[in-house]
Amino acid sequence: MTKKINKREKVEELVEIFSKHYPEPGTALEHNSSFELLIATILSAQTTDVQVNKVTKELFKEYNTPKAVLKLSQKELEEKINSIGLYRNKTKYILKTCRMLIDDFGGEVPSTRKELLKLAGVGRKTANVVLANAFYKAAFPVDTHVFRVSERLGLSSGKNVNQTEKELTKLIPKKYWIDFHHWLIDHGRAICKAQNPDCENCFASHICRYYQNN
DNA sequence: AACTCGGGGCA
DNA sequence: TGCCCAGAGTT
Repeated sequence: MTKKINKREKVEELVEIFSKHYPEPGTALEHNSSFELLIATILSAQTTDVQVNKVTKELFKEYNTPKAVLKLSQKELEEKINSIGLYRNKTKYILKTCRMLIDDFGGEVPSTRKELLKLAGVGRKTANVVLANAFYKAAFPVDTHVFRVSERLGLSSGKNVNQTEKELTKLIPKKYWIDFHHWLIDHGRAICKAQNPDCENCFASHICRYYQNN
């Protein structure tokens, strides 16, 4: 069975469905400050939030400011985070970013997209995570899962990532941003996979554009 | 536009 | 055991 509803109604229904099936997103990056969120998000590239939390739980006990992190050599920092992938690049980015925070931003995490993008290891997605979660600004983070799942569901046009960011930022009510982001990612991993999506076991297929067209 | 980093997840 | 990836930088 399929229903004809507009996008906003679809969002409301998805909130109902997702909150029931993914009651505890549980995959959020644990942090106690905008700085910790920034570092955790840089670490999260091509990795799960669960893996990142394992590493940052210990790291942030002592090293939760740019100044503190800069006490570590790259090798020392590598030893603390080398249980996740891409750690050589990530340690390099983090140390450079900490240096920039002190030299160029008064030791604080900047709150504009333009400034955040200057930091090492901070791209479109990381910048939006910080803007939305630390500064409550209009910026819906879009990664590969969010891009694919929202396009399939019919929430976004799927033209490109920049367009999808704009569309979801406008479409999804702000109070749902954090949860919705994680729901789309979890759903993209478990059900709405890039290859061979498991539509038979999908609880949103009745309002899914992709399912209706296939 | 293609290549690289990398341990973990999953078939 | 091999394939892919919850991004970003470099060439």
